[in-house]
Amino acid sequence: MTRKKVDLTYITNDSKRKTTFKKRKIGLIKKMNEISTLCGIEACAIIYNPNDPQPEVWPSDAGVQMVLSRFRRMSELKQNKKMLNQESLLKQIVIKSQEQLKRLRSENRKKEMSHLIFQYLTIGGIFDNPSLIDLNDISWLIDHNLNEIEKKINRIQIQEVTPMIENEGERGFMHHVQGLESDMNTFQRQH
Amino acid sequence: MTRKKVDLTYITNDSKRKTTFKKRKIGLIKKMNEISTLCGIEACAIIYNPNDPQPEVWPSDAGVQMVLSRFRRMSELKQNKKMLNQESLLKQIVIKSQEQLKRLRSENRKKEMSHLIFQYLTIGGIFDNPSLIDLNDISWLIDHNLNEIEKKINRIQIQEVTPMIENEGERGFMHHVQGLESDMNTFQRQH
DNA sequence: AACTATTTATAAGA
DNA sequence: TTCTTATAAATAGTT
Repeated sequence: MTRKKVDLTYITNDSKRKTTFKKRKIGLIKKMNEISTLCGIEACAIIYNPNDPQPEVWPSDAGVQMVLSRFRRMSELKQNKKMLNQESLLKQIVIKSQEQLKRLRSENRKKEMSHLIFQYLTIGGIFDNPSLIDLNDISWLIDHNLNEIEKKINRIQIQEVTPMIENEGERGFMHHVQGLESDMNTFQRQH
Repeated sequence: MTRKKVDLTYITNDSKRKTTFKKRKIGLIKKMNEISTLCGIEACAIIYNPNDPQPEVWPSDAGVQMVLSRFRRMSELKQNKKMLNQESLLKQIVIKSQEQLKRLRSENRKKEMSHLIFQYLTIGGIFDNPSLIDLNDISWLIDHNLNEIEKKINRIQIQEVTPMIENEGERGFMHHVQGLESDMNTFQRQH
């Protein structure tokens, strides 16, 4: 029979503590049930037993998961004002990576074509996988290169008008290639 | 004064339900405190109030987070036998994406070089960003291409030994290029 | 918010 | 362990 008010300190006696735990756990879960029934609210409890890695969970595992996800969502909302939690951070990384991948794939496609054309025109490389390329793409590439050439020519023509140019050799293509060679030399010097 | 045993059904009267909730919530949290003090255990409770998006949480937010992380970890362990949870799935996607990125970057580098050399050798393209390339890489690329050529030559030499070849034209480079042209035609027909 | 009659929970004993 | 029971604790209804 309960003689004295409970002394609210850790019960050192093992068996006493164990029985108290058992009883109070039942009471607690009962109370949980009651409050959520009477008041129509969501609640959950997780009670660890040091002798059991599996915690006591109320209502069901699924029910706890539901409340938890709600709690986490709200918790995240609070946190997100300051920093991204790991999960959304990971999501961001995934999205960025995938965007980057997309960009690289597109770049790769163009370079693949240049590569193939280069092989074809210079050392007679092999069109091993023609399925990779599309004539429209090749057309685009050629147009693009023509555009680049046009731009370069324009630049050269502008240079011709300016007075401070040292090397005033022939005009057009060979002049252009010479310019490139000097670029190449600069590049080698840099390394 | 308590007259009758509580009827364990939802309290429809709003103010009654509200006061009952208030009282019982205090009782519940008190009991929580007691069991964890007396028995030295970890426990947590989350109680939602429909009138407040912020749930009542015990012990502290941080305490709940700790118990939750423990619960989640265990829960995940259980789930992971069947399937990966979202977080580890995301991690996997990140790792895969990054590996793929690495591969694409390396490919891109090679193709970049081919592209630049192609421009240089054929239409006098522009070495706009020499910083992107490295002479060692160019050396590697040339070696690689020479290797490809060698392989092709070997293949052609083997073909010459077999009797069923239709086009027995000149040997060496031009023959090789002709073969490529017919490849190209095949490719165009496919589109 | 405070009170209190009564129910409910539970510590200790059987 | 489970059951019992005296008493502490919680709380429904009231003020």
